[in-house]
Amino acid sequence: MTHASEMPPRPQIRRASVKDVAAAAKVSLGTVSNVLNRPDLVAATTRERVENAMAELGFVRNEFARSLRAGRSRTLAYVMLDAGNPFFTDVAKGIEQTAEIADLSVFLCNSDGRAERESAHLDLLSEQRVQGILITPIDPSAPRLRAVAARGTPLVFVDRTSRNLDVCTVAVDDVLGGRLAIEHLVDAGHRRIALVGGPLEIGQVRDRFEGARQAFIEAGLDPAGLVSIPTAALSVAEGRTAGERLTGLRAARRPTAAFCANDLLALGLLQQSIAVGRRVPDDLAIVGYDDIEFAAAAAVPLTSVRQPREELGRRAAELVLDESDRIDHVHEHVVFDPELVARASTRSTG
Amino acid sequence: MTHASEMPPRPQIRRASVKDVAAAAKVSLGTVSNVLNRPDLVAATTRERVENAMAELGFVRNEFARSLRAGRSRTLAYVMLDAGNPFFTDVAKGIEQTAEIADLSVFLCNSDGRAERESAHLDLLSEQRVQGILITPIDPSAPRLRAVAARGTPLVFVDRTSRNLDVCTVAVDDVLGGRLAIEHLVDAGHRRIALVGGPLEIGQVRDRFEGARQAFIEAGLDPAGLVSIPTAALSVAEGRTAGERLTGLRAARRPTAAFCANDLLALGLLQQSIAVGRRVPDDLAIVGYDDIEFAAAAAVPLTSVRQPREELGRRAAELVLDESDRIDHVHEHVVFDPELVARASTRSTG
DNA sequence: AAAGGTCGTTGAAAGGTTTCAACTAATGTG
DNA sequence: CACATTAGTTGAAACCTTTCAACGACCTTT
Repeated sequence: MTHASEMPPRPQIRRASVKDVAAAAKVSLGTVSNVLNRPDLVAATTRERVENAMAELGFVRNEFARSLRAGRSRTLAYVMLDAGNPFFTDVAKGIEQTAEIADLSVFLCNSDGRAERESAHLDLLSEQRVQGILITPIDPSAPRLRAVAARGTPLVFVDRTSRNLDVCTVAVDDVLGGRLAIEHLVDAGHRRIALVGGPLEIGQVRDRFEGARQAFIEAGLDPAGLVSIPTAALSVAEGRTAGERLTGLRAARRPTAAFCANDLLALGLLQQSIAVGRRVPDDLAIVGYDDIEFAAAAAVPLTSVRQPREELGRRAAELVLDESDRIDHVHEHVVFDPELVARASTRSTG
Repeated sequence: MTHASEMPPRPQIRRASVKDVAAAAKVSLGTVSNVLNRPDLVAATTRERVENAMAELGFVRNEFARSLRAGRSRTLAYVMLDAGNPFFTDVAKGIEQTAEIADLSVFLCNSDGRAERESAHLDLLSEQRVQGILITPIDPSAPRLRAVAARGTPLVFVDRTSRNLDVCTVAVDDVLGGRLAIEHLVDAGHRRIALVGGPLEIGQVRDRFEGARQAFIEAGLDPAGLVSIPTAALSVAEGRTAGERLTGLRAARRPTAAFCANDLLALGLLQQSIAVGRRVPDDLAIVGYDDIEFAAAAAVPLTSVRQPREELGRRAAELVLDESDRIDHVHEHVVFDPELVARASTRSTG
């Protein structure tokens, strides 16, 4: 199963420094530094001599010394809530776009929903003197987060808001998203709609369902028509479980449509529905949330509420840069509008 | 859409250093350092005084100075091929597990399939003096990669092998994976099987199809029964396109089963098949590859060849640590065995 | 020929941490 | 009481880069 090669062990050589390069090229330290940072100040022949020496010695600039001198690093960090959820990787993509323009690199961290991991990452990132931290926090009100901001690292909350005015936030209007979903279903004639999602401690879930309720009432319908199907998590497996609960309801009380708090739930519900022979959307219309790539690719393409994921990341990165660069930075709370993408899972005919 | 708070701008204070802490606690630099690194050497009362001073000043250890002194950092890096593919995020999870035990942090980078981004990341990581780089390279034979290894940074290839003996590699036996898929389909009675995937420049695709061919021939069948359906990429969209090509074939020549080079293709093919009313698996059995989470959650749960994704990451991280720690490190080429997971997409009855 | 510019190069200082040999004070031993 | 030991603490050096005032050499101008 494994096969060892016959290569000799890697020798533990000390890496060449500017000093070594200077000696080899017979110039001063300052000149080597100039070749690296302001090549136009250096005479062509000298520059060439230095560059040859660098190539010869395999010189690699030491970013620690550089950043130590500069007092800050050239990196941003994004602490993701769940690296396995396509939503967050798309947000990360947006962050990387902005960072690339500003010539910064992005340190991606995964808290994986565990508070102690989040905390460990924050400690480390503070010590690394990153230029700014973007985070989708587990709990936006945790004092831990305020502490980071207070100790001087620019911080931006992504996809979670907070009463806490000490930080910038970038989010999407979840109440509006819920309204869009329900208006769409009500327009299609649905009068009994399941709200699938949980736990309600999650701000997003609460807001989306709140919007749903508002829209339902404003349409002049009795809120009793909304059936809550709580779930323990926002996962595919929980979506299937929710489907089984729906199946268990008497036909007369069974909702004709479901609004799921995210696409993973919706995909699970869809799968379970097809498995028991329910037709989608004729027997059950389904609306998801996030519009991840797999939503469009589902067996029945999923209607979903799209969030501007990459834009969210881009804007968040811009804010963190503003905070780190401008002395007169003022915290902002950006809210984007979501958008409904109608697909087959709510249309009786393609 | 945005709302500015009335907070005063963040004052640009210089962060406290050990020197400031030493002054505040009326001890020497060395003592402060001892409190941080060897607290048992310090008298309890002194330690307390120093710790209070640190809390008071909001002292945060400067990782640059620390790493500069130490000559290396306390981080690993994983350069992912595609952060949007669940396969790679699972590998990353495995890497993080090992890193956590070794008390290192992991720098996740996304090359996104673009060579210039991969190259930029490698430059930066070398400059950061990361303790080791794990990478799923775009092209394992690129000289760029040998250069990194030659300049002294431990390097491990993940999920790609290479004749290049200068680096450790961790991979899964793709030929065996292909054999498993085809043996499963042949056992179920299939005699005309489509091989869906491409481009063939990708080593994995070639190996998987090579294994498929071997197994087919060893079963005593005519290789003409294998129908190649090349694709331009390993994506859901390409899977749908492949499905359309299948639909175009005359019934007599149409394969009764398809082996897809990865799950994204399989999901696309599945979706298209259902859309045109083909029953899966009765009219078309489908086998995917990777066994990503969405495979089990598909409308018809997908039979797939599972790779030990997290294990892959864990083993790779162990190898890179060995290379960075042990002077007598010897490069290894680890190959894992894949495993077939049979689900409804190849079983005529649940 | 002196004065003023330009161009290229230099050397020292700074940045924050860790390490380590050397030191002091206090305690124990004979 | 002198000496050895131990426990705590100290201060300087080292890690590598960047910056910047200063310098030398050469050229142009008056």
